[in-house]
Amino acid sequence: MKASEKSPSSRAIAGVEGGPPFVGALLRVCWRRVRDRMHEAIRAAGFTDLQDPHLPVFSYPLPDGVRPSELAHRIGMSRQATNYLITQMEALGYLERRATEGGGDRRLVHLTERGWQVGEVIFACLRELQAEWAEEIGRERFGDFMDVLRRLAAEKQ
Amino acid sequence: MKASEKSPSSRAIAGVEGGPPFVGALLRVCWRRVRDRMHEAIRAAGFTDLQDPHLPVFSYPLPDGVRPSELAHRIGMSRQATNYLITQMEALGYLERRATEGGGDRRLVHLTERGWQVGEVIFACLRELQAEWAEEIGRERFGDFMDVLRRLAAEKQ
DNA sequence: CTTCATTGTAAAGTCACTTTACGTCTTCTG
DNA sequence: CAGAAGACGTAAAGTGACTTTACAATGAAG
Repeated sequence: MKASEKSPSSRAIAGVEGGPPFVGALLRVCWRRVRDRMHEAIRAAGFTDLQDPHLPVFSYPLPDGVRPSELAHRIGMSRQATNYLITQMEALGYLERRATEGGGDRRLVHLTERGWQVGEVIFACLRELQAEWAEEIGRERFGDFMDVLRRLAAEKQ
Repeated sequence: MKASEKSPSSRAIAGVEGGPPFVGALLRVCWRRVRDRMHEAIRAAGFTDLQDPHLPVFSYPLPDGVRPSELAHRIGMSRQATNYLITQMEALGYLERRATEGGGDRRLVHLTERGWQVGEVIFACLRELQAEWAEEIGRERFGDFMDVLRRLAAEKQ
């Protein structure tokens, strides 16, 4: 290595309150941990055909009797992309589109029995994870952590 | 709404400690907020050609003088996908591959001046956001929040 | 009824990423 | 030192989630 070689990060980044790792990275890592856990639970329960993009569909509240556009809005995707998802998950047997009696061709999305089962696996998994974390961090402290999280998530704009 | 209409979720999900929204959803929302903020800052600073997939490259510590495979490992992608990213960002002028004298064809990834500028914009943005949050939540409480986050992120396995 | 926005969905295009492949370099072993 | 084995860099083709474009059908407003 020649003398002209600089240290890997030759430019310092101005000190950040609390320093790295930053909130962003920490949030991302934690969220990943949760997601991996959910994946694992789903796979362990035998629903091996569910892929990553399908998961948001099982966000609370579960999509039973909602219009495709409503579902699209909930999971923050375009109607088209959502329709793509729905078609796929209908083929896999997790969802179905059923017409409402008076509704012309307006069809609502419903969970099948299989879909409900996945929902239950996911929520059981989350319940367990939260209990574990509460245990590890301390019930009260974890409760406060959740409160802060809720507040930061709710913040308007 | 007709009388035949059921409530959207006809099947109840067993109560979860603290109830919904769950940790996963909260973490995701908060993380998104951070990411959107970073995007905004980057765009405002005029780096409008940077897209979503490019951002992880600017994680701390900034990739200056690292091997492609090292970078791949850091951002959790395959060597090939990372190489795809590097090629793109090199074309955009944020990175460059430079040979080390003795290293044969082993070339290291370096930030260009433009790349360093983005890094600074991002870290300034994060510093500002953390300060805002600390202000809003309360310095001490936010500090504890960060501690919990760090612990949950660090948890082995 | 006519007009206009909204909705559902289909079809084609895009692009991030994977899989496959291969040549080069490093390191281990005899 | 030679040869084998593994890691590394990168290119090329394939995959699939999503976007864009398009359009027919519905419902609402005038």
